This record gives sequence, structure tokens and C-alpha cells, in this order.
Amino acid sequence: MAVARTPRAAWIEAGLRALSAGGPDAVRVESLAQALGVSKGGFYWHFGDRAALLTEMLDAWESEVTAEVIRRTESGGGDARTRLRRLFGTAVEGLVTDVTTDLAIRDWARRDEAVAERLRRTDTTRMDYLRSLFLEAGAGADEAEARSMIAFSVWIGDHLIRADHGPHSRARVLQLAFQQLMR
Amino acid sequence: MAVARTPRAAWIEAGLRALSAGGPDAVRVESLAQALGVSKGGFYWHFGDRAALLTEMLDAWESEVTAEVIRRTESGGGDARTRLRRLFGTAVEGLVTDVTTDLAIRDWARRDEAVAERLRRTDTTRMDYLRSLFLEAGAGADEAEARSMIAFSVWIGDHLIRADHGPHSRARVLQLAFQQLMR
Amino acid sequence: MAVARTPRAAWIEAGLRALSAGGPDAVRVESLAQALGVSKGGFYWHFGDRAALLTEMLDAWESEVTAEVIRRTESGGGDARTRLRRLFGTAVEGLVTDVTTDLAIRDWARRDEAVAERLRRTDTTRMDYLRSLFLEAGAGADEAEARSMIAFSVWIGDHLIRADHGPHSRARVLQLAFQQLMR
Amino acid sequence: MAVARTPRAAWIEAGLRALSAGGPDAVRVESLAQALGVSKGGFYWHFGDRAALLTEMLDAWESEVTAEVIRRTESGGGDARTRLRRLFGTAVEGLVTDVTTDLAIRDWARRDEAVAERLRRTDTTRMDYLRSLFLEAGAGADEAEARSMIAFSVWIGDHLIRADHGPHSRARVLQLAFQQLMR
DNA sequence: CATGAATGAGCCTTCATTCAT
DNA sequence: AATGAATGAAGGCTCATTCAT
Repeated sequence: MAVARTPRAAWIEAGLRALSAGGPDAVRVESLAQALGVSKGGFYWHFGDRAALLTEMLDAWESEVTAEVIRRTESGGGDARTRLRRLFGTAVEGLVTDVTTDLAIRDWARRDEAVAERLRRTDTTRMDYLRSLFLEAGAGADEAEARSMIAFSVWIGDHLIRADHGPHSRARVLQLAFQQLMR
Repeated sequence: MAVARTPRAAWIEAGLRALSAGGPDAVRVESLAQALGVSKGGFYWHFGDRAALLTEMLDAWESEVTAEVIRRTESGGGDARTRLRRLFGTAVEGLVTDVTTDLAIRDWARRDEAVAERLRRTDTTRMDYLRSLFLEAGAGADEAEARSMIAFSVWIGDHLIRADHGPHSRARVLQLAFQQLMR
Repeated sequence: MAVARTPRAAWIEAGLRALSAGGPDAVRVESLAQALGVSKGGFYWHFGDRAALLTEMLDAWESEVTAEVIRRTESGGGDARTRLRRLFGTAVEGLVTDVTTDLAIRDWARRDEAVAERLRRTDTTRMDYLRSLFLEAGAGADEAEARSMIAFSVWIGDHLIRADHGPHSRARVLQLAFQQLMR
Repeated sequence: MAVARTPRAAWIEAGLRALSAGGPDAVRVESLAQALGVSKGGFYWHFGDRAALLTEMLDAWESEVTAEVIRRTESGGGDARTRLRRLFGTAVEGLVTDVTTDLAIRDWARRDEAVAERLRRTDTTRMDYLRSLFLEAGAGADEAEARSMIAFSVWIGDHLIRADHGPHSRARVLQLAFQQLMR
């Protein structure tokens, strides 16, 4: 059995890259093929149609941003505040996952209920994790909820809000915001 | 002299509605025409091409979300905390402007530098205003920056994050988050 | 209101011509457009999609081969035998309608139930008319049925059977067959 | 030497089945392969290209519908009327050969001259045989010709004409028609 | 101001064919 | 003898744009 010359995974990665850059409409079979240096016809060997690719892209994204983020934060142990700091740290450094993909999917979800459903699932998992950390760190129920929401919002907002912060760098603003959450 | 049967403004409004609902790609001459009950040929009487409409849509949005928000918050006076509360109140009630349009434009900005530039301008104006209120309310420079960022992020995040908050309603979570900012 | 430059009817006629020549698969938007000297995009101004054209082609054919054949045979009056002779005459001369279209539709019906249903309707109307003529000419029920079936079959078979009739011309064979029916 | 896993014959049979069901356009390498549970690449081991398969399908069909029909009718002997009755009997019972294949090839012949040529050859052989039986049964030249044509046409027409015969079943109508030929 | 009609580029999908293994 | 993978030519449909009226 020959090794796939252009494995499914390559199409999925190319698809996610295109999604980040230009939204779902930019995930065009033809451009992906071109990006991979393959002819577009070959795409249909791996996927039934464009929709199938889109679905697998979402599968890949979903399992990465939930399981992977949690695994990374938990690895190394420490108390809740330590892990929160670790989580915020990777967020600031942008190592968690490609926020751009997250944003593209969030936008897509506004127009496609199936995507919205997935996003709800994924966001709930992430919020559950954040909330559990704040609670473990000693926050009350309301405060944990509010802080989780703020943390998540700020992580996204940082990439969404284009304001010129003057003397403050973007990273510094994000750090300041997270510090408020740890007080 | 006949009155314009389908004035420019009608196309622009229809365009903004389409943008909110489906992103820039959904702003199709054909669907707008259909929505307006006109034939798409008529579009070209008002606009040179699709790009011209897009530009004017952005013009309309920009002047509305900066001047209008500030005017509304300032009207009625009061000290900085009062005005912040008024601003957050209208945000919670969703009266400021259509957040959906804001989100669509934010997404669009990721793919189009001209849009990004406009968004930077608009966001800077809005952040400047927020910061000035927090400073006037007595916050230090860093804190004012962080709180402005958080306020803006949470306003947007509320519509972007799809998590199930369990016993908390979305509005309640947003209110809790804003309360943290006023402590 | 400008006159259609390439009216619907032109597409339908071109479609029927293509159908006769190459079956339903040969009814390609692109070739029709080329045959009409138009660009294929224009097709979609007149028809929602290819299926819509196919449907209208069948509509046109159906109303032509039933109403028109009967009108022609009845015009000029005479007793039943006279009208049968007139019907057979036009059949031999191939004036009734394009048998080729009939054949193509018959073949198509074997693969498409919707077409089969239409064909059943059309054939029943034609057989009803033939039977009524034979009955009026004095045949018994069974004989009228058999002769109607034979007449219809021979009309079609003449164009379907490719045998070399040796000294007999095709037209002569058809004539001989019809004569047997009038004995 | 390994036994052919999917012998040529299997492809030919699958091809004829597809032809009957959907016409020549339905004879697609891919669907045949799928029907045979093989990958389509294997097709090209047996046949140079799709055209080669089509040719061999026609070869198979031709030798079957001429030699086989005659052999069956002749076997068992009897005078001409007896053999005609036997021929019609098998026709009514649909045992002669798959009429559907016959119809598909007839339709195909309208678009492809090479197929038309083969069909002419085959039909001539069959008409020759029918004519010889009618002549042997005592019919004159013209009558034998007409009756042969009618018999052949009705056999085909029975499967081609979709009329609703009301109280008469299709088989009954066919039987009635053949009875007329034996008077 | 606007319509009816048409153009043409771009995208998705299908399918015969090829080729290395 | 056959498979997995890929190519490339069609062909269907959408949509921005144009143009005569």
C-alpha cells in the first residue's frame, strides 16, 4: 500500500489555514489544491465533497482546542492559581492554538447553525474548565462566572479589537487585564 | 424631477443587513436587489460597482458607532461613573448599535486591510472614550487601560462566546462582568 | 419591454433537437448555447436550471403530439376509415411529428419515472384515439385493441427496426402493414 | 498462472446490465468497477479503453440474439406455423432475450453509426428468419414481409408503448396482435 | 431610474484515463 | 491482476458586470 501522496491531513490543514485567512468561503477546493501543488480533481479521492472537508476541519479544530489546551495547562501540576497563570501565560504567548481559526469559526457560526452547535459545545467545555479553576482558587459562584467570561472575552477581544493602545503594547494590555482577574 | 425610487440609503441599509447576516460575501448585488424589490441592473445607477457600495456601507457604520454612542452616553450628563453606568446599561440592553454588524466588520477586517484600517480608527476612538471615562472616574493609567479593554472585550465576547452558562443567563453574566469593572 | 433576444422557445426547440439526436444527456446547456450563438450564462435568465428546461421540453412535446395529431386527422372530416387512412397517410409521410423525438423520449422514460408517467399519459391518449377510430369503423373490442396496438407499434417500429427489407422499400413495408390493418 | 479474478466476461455482463438500465452513458468504468467490487484501475488490464468494452458488449449481444433465438425456435421441429407459434410464445413470455437490452441498443444506434450498422445486420438476420417462416407457412411475398414487420414491431412496441390498455392486460394485447398475424 | 437580457469568469463535481507500486 | 492516488477535461450553476431600451 503506497503512502498517500497528499494525505487527508494535508487537505485539512490547508483548509484550516484558508479558513483562518478568509473565512469559510475561502476554503475553495481549487485554491487548496494549488496550495498543495496538486490538481483539484485529486481532492475527491479523499473527500466526498467540499462539505465533508469542512466537517473534518471542524472535527480537527474542536478536539485540538479543548483536549489539548486542558492537557497542556494541567501538565506540570500546581494549585489552581498556578494553573490559571499557566493558562493565561500560554494565551498571552499565543501558544494555545491559533486564535485566528477560533475567530473565523466564531464568525462562521453566526451563519451556520451546525457550526454554532459545535461552537456552543466547545465553548461550554472551555468555560467549564475556566470556571472550575476559578472556583478551586476560592472565588464565589458569581465571581467565578464573571471572571471566566472576562478571561475568555479578553483572550478573544485581544485579537478582535483593533484599537491603538498608545504607549501600551497589545501584550501588555492583555497582561494587565489578566492581572485584574487574579487579584 | 422624480424622487429617487430606491435611494442610495436603501441599498446601504440592505447591504449592512446582509453583512450582519452573512458577512461581506453575502452582500450580493442580486440579493440586495431582490430584497429591495428592484432589478439588479438598477444598482449600477447608484454605485459604480460593488466595491463602492461596500465603502459607503463602512462610512455609514463608522459615523454611527462612534459619534452616536458618545452623544447618547454624554446626553444627560452626570459624573464619570454615572456615564460609565449609562454606557454599560445601553450595552447590556443592546441599544448602542447592532453588535452583529460590528462582529461582521471585525471578521471582515481580518481579510481586508482597508477594512482593518477603518476598524482601527473606529476602535481607537471608542477605546479613547472609554479610557477617558475610567481616568475621570479615578483609575490609574494601567488600570484604566485594562478596564477599557475588558469592557470592550466583554461587550463583544458576550455575542461571540457560545458557552452554556448553566444557571446564569447571558445578560446576568454580562452584568456581573461589568460590576467587577466598577468596583 | 424589449423582445427577448433568444426567447425561451428557442432554447426549448434546441433542446428537443439535441434530445432527438443524442438523448437527454446530450441536452447540455453549453451546447445549446453554442447552437444558439449565445453564452451559456444567459440560459439561466430563462430557466432556473437544466431540469426546468427538460420539463418544458416535455410539456411542448406532449401538447404537440396529442392535440395536434388529432386536430390534423379530424380536420377535413369523413368517416372513420377515411380518417384512419388520413392518419396512416400522414404517418407514412412522417408529417405527424418527429418520430425521432418520440423515440428519444421513449428511451428516456425507461430510466426516469417522471418521464415514464408523462409518456403513459400521452400514449394512452393516442391509443384512445386510435381505438375510437377502429371501433367507429366497425371492429370488435378485441380487434380494435389489437389493431390499435399494431398500428402504433408499426409506426414506431418502422423507425426502430433497421432490417434491410431487400426489394421492399421501408415506406412500402409500412404501407403493406397498414393495409393489413384496414382489411 | 492465476485464474482471472474478474474475467473479461464479468465486465461485459456488468456493462450490458448498465446499458439496459441507463443507456450507453450509464456504462461508466467507475460504476461497473463498483458493481463488481473491484477498483476501476483494474478495468484497464482487460480493456484498452471504454470503447473496447462497448465493442465487446455489442459482440456478445449480437451473437446471442440471432443464433440463440433461431436455435431455440428450431429445436423441437414442427412445421412453420408450429415454429412461428413457438417463436411468438417465447416472445410473449419474454424468454427470447432481454428486450430491454435490445431497446437500449436501438436507441444507441440512433446516435452512433457503428452501432447502427451492427443493428442493421442483426435486424436483417432476424427479419430474414421471420420472413422465411411466414413464406414456408404459405404467405405471399408482400404478406410475409408485412407480417414479419408487424411481428417484430409488436414485440418491440409492447415494451415501448406505455398506453394504459384499460381492461386488457399488456400480455393479452400482445397475444391478440399475434393471433391476427396467424389468421 | 430602472428593466430585461446577456456575458464570462470562477467554482464544484464527475469521470475517463494514467501511473507507480 | 489490481489498487491507491492523481490528472485534466468537461459540464452545471452563480454572480458581478454591461448594455440597449
